[in-house]
Amino acid sequence: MFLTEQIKKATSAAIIALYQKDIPFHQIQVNITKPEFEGDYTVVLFGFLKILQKNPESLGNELGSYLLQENSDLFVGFNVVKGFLNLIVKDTFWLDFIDTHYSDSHFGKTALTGERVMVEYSSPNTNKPLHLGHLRNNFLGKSIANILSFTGKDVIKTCIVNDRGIHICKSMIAWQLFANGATPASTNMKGDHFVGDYYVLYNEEYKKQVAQLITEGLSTEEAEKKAPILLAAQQMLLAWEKGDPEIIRLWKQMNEWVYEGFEKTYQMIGTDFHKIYYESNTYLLGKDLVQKGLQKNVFYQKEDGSVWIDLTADGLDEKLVQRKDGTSVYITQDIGLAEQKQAEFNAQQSIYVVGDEQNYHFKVLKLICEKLQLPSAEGIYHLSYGMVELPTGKMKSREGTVVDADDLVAEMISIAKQNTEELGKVNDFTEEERISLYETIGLGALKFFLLRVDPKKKMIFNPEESIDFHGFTGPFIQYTYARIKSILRKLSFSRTLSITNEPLLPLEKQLAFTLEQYPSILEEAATEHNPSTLAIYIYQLAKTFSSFYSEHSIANAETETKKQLRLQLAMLTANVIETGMHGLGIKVPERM
RNA sequence: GGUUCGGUAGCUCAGCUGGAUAGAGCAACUGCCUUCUAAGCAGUAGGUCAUUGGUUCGAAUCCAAUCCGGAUCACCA
Repeated sequence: MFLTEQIKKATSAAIIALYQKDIPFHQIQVNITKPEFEGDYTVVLFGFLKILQKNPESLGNELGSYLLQENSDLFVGFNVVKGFLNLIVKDTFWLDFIDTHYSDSHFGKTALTGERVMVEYSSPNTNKPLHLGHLRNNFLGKSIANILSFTGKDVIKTCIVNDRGIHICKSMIAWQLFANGATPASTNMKGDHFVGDYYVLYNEEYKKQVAQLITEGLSTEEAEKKAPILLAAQQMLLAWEKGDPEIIRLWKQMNEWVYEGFEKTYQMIGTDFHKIYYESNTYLLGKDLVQKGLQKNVFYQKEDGSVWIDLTADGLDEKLVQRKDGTSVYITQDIGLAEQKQAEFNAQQSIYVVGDEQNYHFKVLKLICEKLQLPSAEGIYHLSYGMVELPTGKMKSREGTVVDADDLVAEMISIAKQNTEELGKVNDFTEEERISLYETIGLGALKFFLLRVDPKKKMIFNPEESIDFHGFTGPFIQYTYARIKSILRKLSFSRTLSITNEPLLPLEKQLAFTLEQYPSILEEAATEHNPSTLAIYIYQLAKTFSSFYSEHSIANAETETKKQLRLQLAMLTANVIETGMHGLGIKVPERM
């Protein structure tokens, strides 16, 4: 049990014993004591004053005395300031805590609960390469999957590849028109970039044709509908749906190119899945559910044959679920896929890592699943994240104003290389070790940069200012880890002395205090689906260790016992940094 | 227009289930490498928590209104 929970429990018991009143657990507020006061944790008393008919001063003193008496193993003292009861935790509590966990590589993690969770993330389109926004998605998805597995969930990572539709046909038609048979191999390009270039070409040509049509007298609206290249792309989509062998062949070929490119990127950034779904296989799903919905009167049919659901009573709109030609739309496909995934994996929770532009979509998705009484409905959770924007505004693939994922990753690694070389601390590394280190640091900086921000908030990335390697960053934490590992390499450790009677210095205590919070932070990050909670915590821990490190020597500690205590603190800190960073999908180096 | 998310230091962000004098990092300025890695540590400076009103012992946090910005309300996905 976490310390704050213990304190709440003890407080609740004390109030029952002293005043015969049962205060609900969640109403007991326990905060970290502000540094300007003496104490570790603070019970806020204001809330109880009326119920208990006490003034803050006497309540605080009575409660404090009782807690001290009944929990003599936990508290060593207290003081009351206004309505705040500041409790001082015994050094032996912290020492016991360190002694129990210092070599426990599973510290903070929960044993398997038997609960299964699906995380769907990444989910790219196959007509263009990945950009910075996709990186945020990939890092968030991977991280939340890791964090959930730390808290005992059986996590299944999935991905739905958006491999069909008009946008793919746009790249295809442009390739037919302009490529002269060029391939990624013939142009020495990464496949996803190769295909993405034709998507851009399509849009350039489309714009030209629209402009031409307008000079010929068409209205903008008409011109945008009648541009020949658009008509050709639409023809192609129809041909694709009919299974035209020539078109299918081209489609497969271009997708192959893209997958080869994605594979490289995924490998580099550490994205992986248990199961990949392809929309070309799933886009017909959900049709039977439309029938089911009609039978249940959840849906209704209009005269033209299209099928709708009326969500106005739920504060939303009417929503189409099947076109008049009988084909299913996005939402219907998603419902069908949700059912298929449910049948396949039977998970209690299904998390969709998708941008906040689709908040409405997922609200509707969950609502429809509920109305259809599908078993998947309850577990649907949309992990919604904000867009990554440039100082100039939104990124747009079509207009080429995107920060390309591969370019950015390469740049980060190159900066890591430059910084590392300037410092010259790893000159004895082999070439292979160096490359691996640069990747660890460069990706660490990038991932931490994207994960330290609350997912639901949009964030701004300025390409003019490179991502920092100092301060509240991944490399700082990695560096702290490397310093600890360096100490542990030099100093042999054997647990020969008992540390449990050693008085703690303020920074030692602060470190133990921070470490003790790790399990509850993991749990919070998991339940809130928020990796930034973990990122902020690891940074605080690393910062606390750095202060401790510069203030107190481990090798030249005042006594042997002190040395051992500090070694144990260092070991536990390294362990928490390592697993915590792993929770963010970030590696830590032994040296840097 | 409806719905929804946001507005905190020059910049990027914490803090938001109400609690003590609102915190970090970057940028600026001062110190600290003969001692476990200075990608570090210690310090200075920087705030009308968008605005107004309300709720109360207490509001950055809750409520209402207003202003500003984003997203969304497709027979696209």
